[in-house]
Amino acid sequence: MQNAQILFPVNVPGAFDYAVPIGMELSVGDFVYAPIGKQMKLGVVIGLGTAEVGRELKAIAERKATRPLSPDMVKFVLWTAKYNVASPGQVLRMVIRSYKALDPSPIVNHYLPTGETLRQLTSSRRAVLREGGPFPARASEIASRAGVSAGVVKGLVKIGAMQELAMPVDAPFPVPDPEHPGMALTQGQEDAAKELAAQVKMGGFSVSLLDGVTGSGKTEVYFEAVAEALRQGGQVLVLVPEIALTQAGLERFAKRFGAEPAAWHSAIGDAPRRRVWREVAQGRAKLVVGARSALYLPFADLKLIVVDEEHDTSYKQEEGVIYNARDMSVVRAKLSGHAVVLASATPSLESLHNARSGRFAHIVLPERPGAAVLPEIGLVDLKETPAEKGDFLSAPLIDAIREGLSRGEQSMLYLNRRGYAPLIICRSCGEKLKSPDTDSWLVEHRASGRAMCHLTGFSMRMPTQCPKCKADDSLTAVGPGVERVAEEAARHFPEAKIEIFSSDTAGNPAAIKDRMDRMARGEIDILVGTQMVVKGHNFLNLTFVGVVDGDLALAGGDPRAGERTYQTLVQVAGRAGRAKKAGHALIQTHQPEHEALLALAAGDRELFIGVELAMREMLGLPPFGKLAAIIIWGPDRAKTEALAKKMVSLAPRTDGVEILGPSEPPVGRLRGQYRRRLFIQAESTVNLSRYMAVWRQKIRPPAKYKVQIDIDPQSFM
DNA sequence: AGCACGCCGACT
DNA sequence: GTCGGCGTGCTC
Repeated sequence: MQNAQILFPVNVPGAFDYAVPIGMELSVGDFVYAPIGKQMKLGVVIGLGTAEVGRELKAIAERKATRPLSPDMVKFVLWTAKYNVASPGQVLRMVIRSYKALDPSPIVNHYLPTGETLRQLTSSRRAVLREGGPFPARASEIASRAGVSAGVVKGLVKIGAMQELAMPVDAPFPVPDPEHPGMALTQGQEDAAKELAAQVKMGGFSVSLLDGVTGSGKTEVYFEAVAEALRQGGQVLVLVPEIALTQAGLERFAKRFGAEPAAWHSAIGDAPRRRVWREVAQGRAKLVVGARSALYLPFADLKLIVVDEEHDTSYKQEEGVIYNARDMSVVRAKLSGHAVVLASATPSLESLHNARSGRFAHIVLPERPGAAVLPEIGLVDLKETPAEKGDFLSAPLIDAIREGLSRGEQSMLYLNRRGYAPLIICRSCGEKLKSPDTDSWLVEHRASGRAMCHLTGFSMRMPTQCPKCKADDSLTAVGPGVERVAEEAARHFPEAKIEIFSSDTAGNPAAIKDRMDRMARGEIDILVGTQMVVKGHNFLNLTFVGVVDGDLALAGGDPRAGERTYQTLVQVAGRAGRAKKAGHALIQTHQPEHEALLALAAGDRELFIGVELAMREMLGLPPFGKLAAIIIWGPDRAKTEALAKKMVSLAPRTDGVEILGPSEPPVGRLRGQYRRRLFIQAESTVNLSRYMAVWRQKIRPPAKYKVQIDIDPQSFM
């Protein structure tokens, strides 16, 4: 009697055993329907066997006639679950985002002009014939293009001017052409491109770290690896940070490969989602550009994954199944035996360490083609040259902007804080305005006249009196946000065109592009922005970047703070004078002696990496040791604390594992829940996932209390 | 993820 | 006195 292990895309601890009916042929990866409880559910075969289970099993009802998941994909799902201490069903849920996508694309009528020349047509009919084609389209689509009703299209079929074709709703994606001429490469880029392409050509698992400063042509170089994989008839996945998934980004691919790639992100609509999923599963979508979740698409024949901006924190999924798409990409490539390219101007320390130790091939692109060099970076010691009282821009920053303006050049002020002021305080009673169910401060947004919580999205009209002591006009803005910095800049430079760029003001992708275009055309003199400005724009006339608060990311207990600061500042500084002139950057700081800032000012990346790696090694932090976190959530402060302490007391005793905490995270309350956090630091020889799984099983949190495990935590907020 | 079982407020 | 609210538990 044959049985099968079926994994359902639901949050249960593991797979269930079923009997395989006589005559049913099954393989690992097959989709099947099987009875579970009172319902019939779709699942995936993850194992087959003949061993007696010792109890009566229900039988599989039906094998679904659809392309099975590849056995590699099944392994990848299970591996993801095990490593991240999640249930495999929950991971499968990420793969099967839509059940309908498993069925073939529905067939509907499409319409195309026959080319028949007819006289005496109404204007509506002429419009339809003009707008129809060159490809067959749905009647409604042609009708809306022509500004008429769909009936007109069908009417034209009757008189033979249009033909009706039964076609799948999902149009196939255009096939990218690897031989489509791309941009000319410099010798250095050519060499790097050849090396990457050779890795792909050779086949088998490999990881390459493509390391090149802003403007070194990284994208063009990895395009050659993409081309090689396409030449072999395989599929390619390019992961990009969520924010980089713009029309402009997709157009770069279109330019190189003559066809726009299939795009994937979490907010994609239902119909396009099904289309991409189906075409990917059938192996017909050859080139997919997507955000992190695209890694869980069921590729039929994946040959290459590129992780662009591999250091970007948005690769970490922080909800549901907590995983890091960059790390999981390497796992997926290993399981399927293909190449991965990790690309970045500021690679993560983990990747640099892997490159240094020879686990990754390290391909360093020569600096920018042509004469341009990285901008000069200086530090402004705020202890010596503070800003005017109540202001945030010191004299050196203001002077630099003035100089730029006098030469007709652009400046950028960088501050990673949205809104007007990060804190609203009452001058008469000292009350700090907080979000109702959080400990986080409300941020004043003067442009919209509101007080907002950036964590929960809570927002209210900016009060005119203190909610506690009822004093009128006593609420004061404390600290700078981009709006306030822009206001200050406007005071200094009343004639300058100043714009704010943050997620509040950005708007939709089109509005973002518009603003970036205006910046590129020189229509903005001073751009004040949060980290949103940091992503890959080329501003020819930008020659100065002022970092308003270089200390921002240095504070707090985040062991990655130094790295983050360095990455951000390098990228921000890289905006300055990217093409023609060597621009300059100034960083305001209270800690000019901080190693990260000194290395930055010296323009010495190797020094920075060396210092930082040495510090990590000394502290046993990644990449030299392992790190995990446990977040305990609950509605009652004391009980949450008690549960956290109980977790600590239940921790399995093992050598090489140290438990830190419980501590209160920076935001102790979130969404009305109290939170406590533990950090688990382990030596590299410890199987930390298994340790965490064993530990997790020892406790059953009471109702409404949650224990969340985060392997390799990135966020310390 | 569903679906059922189970213990507390507004209805014929 | 019931109908039903959704909170918790189980599914091979």
